[in-house]
Amino acid sequence: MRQKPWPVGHRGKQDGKRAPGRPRSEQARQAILRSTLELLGTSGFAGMTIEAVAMRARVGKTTVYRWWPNKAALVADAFASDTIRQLHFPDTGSVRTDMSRQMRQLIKIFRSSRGRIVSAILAGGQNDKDLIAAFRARFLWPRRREAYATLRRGISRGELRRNIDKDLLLDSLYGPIYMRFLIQHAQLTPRFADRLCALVLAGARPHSK
Amino acid sequence: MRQKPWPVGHRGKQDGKRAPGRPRSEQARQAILRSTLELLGTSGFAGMTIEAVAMRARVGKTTVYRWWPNKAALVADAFASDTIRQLHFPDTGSVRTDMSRQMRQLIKIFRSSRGRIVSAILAGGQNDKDLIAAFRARFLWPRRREAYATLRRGISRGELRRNIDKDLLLDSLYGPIYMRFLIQHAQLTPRFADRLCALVLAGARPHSK
DNA sequence: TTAGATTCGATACTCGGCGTATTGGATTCT
DNA sequence: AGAATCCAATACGCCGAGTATCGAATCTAA
Repeated sequence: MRQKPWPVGHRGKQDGKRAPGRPRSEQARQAILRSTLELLGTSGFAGMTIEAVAMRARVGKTTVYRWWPNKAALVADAFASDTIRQLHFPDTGSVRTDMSRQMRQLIKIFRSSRGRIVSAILAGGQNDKDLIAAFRARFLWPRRREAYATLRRGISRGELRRNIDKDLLLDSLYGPIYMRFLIQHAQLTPRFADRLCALVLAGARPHSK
Repeated sequence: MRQKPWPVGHRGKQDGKRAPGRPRSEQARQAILRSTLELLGTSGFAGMTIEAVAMRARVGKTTVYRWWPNKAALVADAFASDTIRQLHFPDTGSVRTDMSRQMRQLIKIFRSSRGRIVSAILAGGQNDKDLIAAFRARFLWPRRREAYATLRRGISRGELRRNIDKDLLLDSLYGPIYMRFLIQHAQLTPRFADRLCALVLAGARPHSK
């Protein structure tokens, strides 16, 4: 997000020219991002320290601060670099099945070590607008765009009302998952995804006068 | 939560006896809790400092640490002492109206300065089990118990299925509010409460074969 | 080969907040 | 009076954020 611009001259490989000077170490960059994710998973946003990241990446603390202005920017970039490749929406011919399966995948991630990273970002984001904005841009919106398509298919098949508010519907499906994830007042299980899906989609059918 | 035990001898007013020594200053205690809430509202959990709390309460830093072992315990106690007196459930004869009105009240609080306190606690709670447990015990469960009664009335009136899972239903109603509150990806308006209520409760009616 | 530009890791530094220790004085008991 | 406990003030050690500086390494251009 707030990462410093790539140094002048390092214009990527499509341009043969390069500026003078020692080039940025790609190895160091990747090691820093990897260490950030690891420490974020074990210590959370508040517990993670830049010094520990540098130590684990076998890199000078200076090198971290040369490229990222502060902890939040580093975390946002690390999270973005880890773009979770799973979490795609299937197309089974049934909205209920499509959504339910994807929600099960999300719950699985929330319950894994990656969940710790997400909770660290959401927590840190309450005190850092850039961080929560990075979460939305890199995680929420890309998946939501896919979800819109899934819902549109459901509408065209007559499984959902034509005039349904897609954002309202998606918040109703995912909000409860985020709530249980963050407040931890009840179990977050695959079965919960199914029952949640059944309840909410029942209210979104056509002719449900 | 993890507050130190009240000093031996300060047994409350039901017992006339008191231990020797200067009694704890009730005025200082209240000033500390009040300052904590104020600073929490303006600076968040991470930005709030104990020194600032002591300064604003015109109290020595030592006095804070004498009674609360750390920042999280202080914040949890301050939040508990502020038990929000509004947020009761009406009884209008319609589940939809009862829930919608209460959800509007919650949204109003989330959008006020108190919302900042709640988000600070939920954020800090991701790194502190005691803090999130305090939130559940002092805020979530008391209101949820009232909500159960509201739902039971709806069941007996035939507005809801007899076998409805109350926790699932309540999470479906409140989860989206918490999600929008924390992720801030969409407006959190009273109108949202109404439409959310309509969608979810439609899926909870009887005979919705 | 040399000069200039830039990155690297290492180290030392300042700053601020957390939490502890100490001290002198105030308050309330026996 | 004397003991016990609280109070505010102050000083302190510790740790991590972020800055400054250094010599060595790596690249381009001439």
